[in-house]
Amino acid sequence: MPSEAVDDYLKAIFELAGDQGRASTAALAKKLGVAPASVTGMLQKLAEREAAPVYYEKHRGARLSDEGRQRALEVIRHHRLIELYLHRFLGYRWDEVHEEADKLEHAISEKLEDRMAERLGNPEADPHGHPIPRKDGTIPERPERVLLDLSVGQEATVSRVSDRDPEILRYLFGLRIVPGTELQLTERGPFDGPLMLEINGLEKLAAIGPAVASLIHVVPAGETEHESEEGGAGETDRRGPEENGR
Amino acid sequence: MPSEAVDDYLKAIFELAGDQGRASTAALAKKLGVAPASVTGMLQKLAEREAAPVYYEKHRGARLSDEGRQRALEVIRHHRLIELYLHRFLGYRWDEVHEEADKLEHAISEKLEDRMAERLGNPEADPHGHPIPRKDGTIPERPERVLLDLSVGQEATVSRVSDRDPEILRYLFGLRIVPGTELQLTERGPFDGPLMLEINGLEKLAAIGPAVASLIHVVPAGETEHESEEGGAGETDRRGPEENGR
DNA sequence: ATATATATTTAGGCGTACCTAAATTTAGAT
DNA sequence: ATCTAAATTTAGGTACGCCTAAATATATAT
Repeated sequence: MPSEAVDDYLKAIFELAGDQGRASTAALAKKLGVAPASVTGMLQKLAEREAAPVYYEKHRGARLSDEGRQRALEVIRHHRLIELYLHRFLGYRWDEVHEEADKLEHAISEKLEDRMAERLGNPEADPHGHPIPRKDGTIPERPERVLLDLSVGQEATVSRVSDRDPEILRYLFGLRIVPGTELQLTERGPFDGPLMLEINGLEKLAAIGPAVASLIHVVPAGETEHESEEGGAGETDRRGPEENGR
Repeated sequence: MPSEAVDDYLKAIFELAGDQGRASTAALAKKLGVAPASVTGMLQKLAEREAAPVYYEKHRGARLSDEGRQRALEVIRHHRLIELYLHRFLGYRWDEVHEEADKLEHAISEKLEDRMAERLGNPEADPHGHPIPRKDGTIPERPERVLLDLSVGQEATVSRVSDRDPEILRYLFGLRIVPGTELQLTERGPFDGPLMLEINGLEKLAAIGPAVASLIHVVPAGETEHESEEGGAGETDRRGPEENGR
């Protein structure tokens, strides 16, 4: 079993580069809050292990091996299940769950993972809409795109928002922009100007900047899911943080 | 914040010696599964810290300081709340909770501790009947004694059982000996012989050896609690593992 | 093509927490 | 009082994961 530090590296590589690309030393150092030299040292060690979780080439960053990808997905599954569990059953707001999950993701057993998933109805997304990897390593996919790329007039449903900054989460909750929210892009300011949005019909009208709009993912109206397995889930993860957002 | 290893030492000292007595190097080594030399080294370091959690004298073992006792109680509170939570809300059997709680006790925040306690109704005991230290550092007390010390004919209510060995827990559950069980000692075999018990009226008749009888604590009939604060709890922790024992 | 800035690696260290083996202290028995 | 067995401590290591400072490689701009 990899140490917590190793798990953190694998997760970071996955989040920076997916299962294909390379993550640079500098990006990893920043994300993990350690010195670049420490990252180099860790990557070198990891690449020399028995069943190496990463491929590593000097000056060209690291890429996950099959083993590494599998482990990263397991840790991410833990993280997101915990986030949703805290939100649904323990009254955590959606801007509070990340920190707690970061500690717990390393401590829970397979058994607890399974029990939580069961209680949650085998959900497909965490409170921010991020997909929860399945036990088999596949990831629920949705035909989503960045809100910023929507055309004027288009309607869409919010599928996920970035969870890195609690401030932004509180801001978005105030605007009622959460997974499941329906919105329409009514106008787009020139020169990277603000986006005007109609939220949940006419419940709310909002103008958001392009920086924020690039952190929100949506599924345009009309486009349906392709590859999803239903399983009593769907409802569960779609409910969003209405009660626990604040 | 002490490291996990340090927390484990403090907890072990408390469990071996309470908040008064000394825990010997050997006993700690055995309990923690490390070499005696490692214990010596750790105790020396801990005793030299700023706000030292232990007092330590060569060859005479370690005793908790106020700081150490406080921390030990917090970790034990975490542990027992987690045990009860897993049992009550996630379907864990009472012989499964200890292992999982040992990992989680280091990872949960104050906030999560509070939320779990709230959901559990501020319970006073874990699934095995062990008292859960309160946030103020006091411990719910009951006029309990070891089953082995009961006199023939006496009736009593099981208040707690040792949780160290899952085997024993499964055995006791089979006999319906759980916190809350009412029993009467009907006969005691000579020469440290077996104890004959009537369990929950006439539900069950059992003979148990003295070794096991020394691991069971009971509150004799008629004796009431002195110092306990009620708080919607009481019910919660008294329910015992009826459904989740097996 | 070369200078410069940026990214990365190497080298040398540090603290924690564990280990084994050898030395020492303590406590019990004669 | 002394011997002996058990408990404990000291000494010397290991592995991990982090650090800083210095050296080196890569990428960018002129």
